[in-house]
Amino acid sequence: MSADRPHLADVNASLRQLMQLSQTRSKKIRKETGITGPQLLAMKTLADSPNLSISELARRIYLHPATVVGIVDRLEGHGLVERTPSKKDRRQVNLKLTRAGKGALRKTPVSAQDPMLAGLEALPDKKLKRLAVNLSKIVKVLETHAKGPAPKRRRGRPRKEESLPKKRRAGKPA
Amino acid sequence: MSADRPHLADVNASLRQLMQLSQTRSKKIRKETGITGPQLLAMKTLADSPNLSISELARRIYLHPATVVGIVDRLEGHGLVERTPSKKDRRQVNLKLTRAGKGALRKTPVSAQDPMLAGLEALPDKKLKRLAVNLSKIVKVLETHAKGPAPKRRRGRPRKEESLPKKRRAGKPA
DNA sequence: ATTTGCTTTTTCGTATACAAATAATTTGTT
DNA sequence: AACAAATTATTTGTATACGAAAAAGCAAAT
Repeated sequence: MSADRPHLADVNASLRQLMQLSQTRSKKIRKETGITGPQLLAMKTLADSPNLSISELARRIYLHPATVVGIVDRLEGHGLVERTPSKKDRRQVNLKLTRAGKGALRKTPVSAQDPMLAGLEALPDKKLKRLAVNLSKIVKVLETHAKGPAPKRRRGRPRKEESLPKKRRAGKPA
Repeated sequence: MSADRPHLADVNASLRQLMQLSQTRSKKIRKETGITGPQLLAMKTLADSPNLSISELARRIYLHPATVVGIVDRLEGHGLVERTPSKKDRRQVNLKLTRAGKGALRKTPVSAQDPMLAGLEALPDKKLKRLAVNLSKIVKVLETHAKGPAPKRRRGRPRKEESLPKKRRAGKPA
């Protein structure tokens, strides 16, 4: 195959496996707790910082807002998270854990609190720290070369277009 | 929250960023070449080893056969890959790159040959090697704990598993 | 030969994940 | 105030990704 550099393939395989493991782990958690990895992460973040908006939550868990909408939809469907319209900005919604959500989070085994963390808890602190440092280095390298995600260029020029009277805005009846 | 260990959160954030970067990278490749990361990986594998079956291809790229079916469907839809029924076993199909597929693969810039590799090519060999070693260590740790970290012995009858209540929301009716 | 059991591909359902488009609102400019 | 630009949440469309089960074929046992 590629007459690439010697270790490029190794790195790539490792990264692939890493992601594969995360996927598998997520499925397992779902079977055990009924909640998926990303959902759990969202709940944990909301437990730490209530009343986040969709965008802010998305930023904190490194996901696209559109993805977070789906995750929150499902969590809300299960009665674990609640949307409330924001008073300050009527475009925004405030996300909060419901009582059931907090309870579910409390009941979740620590080993399942995050997709990849189960295997790491057994590590001694020294190794863990080294791992954290190494990983963040890797990420930094890849990030710089991937043209940082910061310059979020908005180009949504409002357009005049008739469409279906479909609207679901912040104020939810439910 | 994961305030129990100091570096656990860092590691987790890095891993998440890693996966998010891969996703972003894949999308960018798609915009440039019209082919996504997984599709590219499948094509590369078929270029190396023609006439693979779905299962075998799935094994080689660490994916579920059901996932590979979709990937091959799309590649075939673009005329890049061809399914031919196997003579030996009429259940199987043989996968091959078409002429167009080979051409497309040849035209793909090396820097896009894999989702995460673009940023790594600029690294000197020493760093790259260290990175490879570190990564494979990480993977190994996570892998072991993902395989059988729970020596929980269960006595008695296996429980019938129960899925949780699902709620419908506006979806697309195909 | 029929049954039983396994493998292989496919289909279905669910859940990420992102880009682009849209709707509603807020902010800034004139 | 009126108009333009930027923001926010959502919808739509496409592509992974997996598990479960259907559909078809193969192989060994009875």
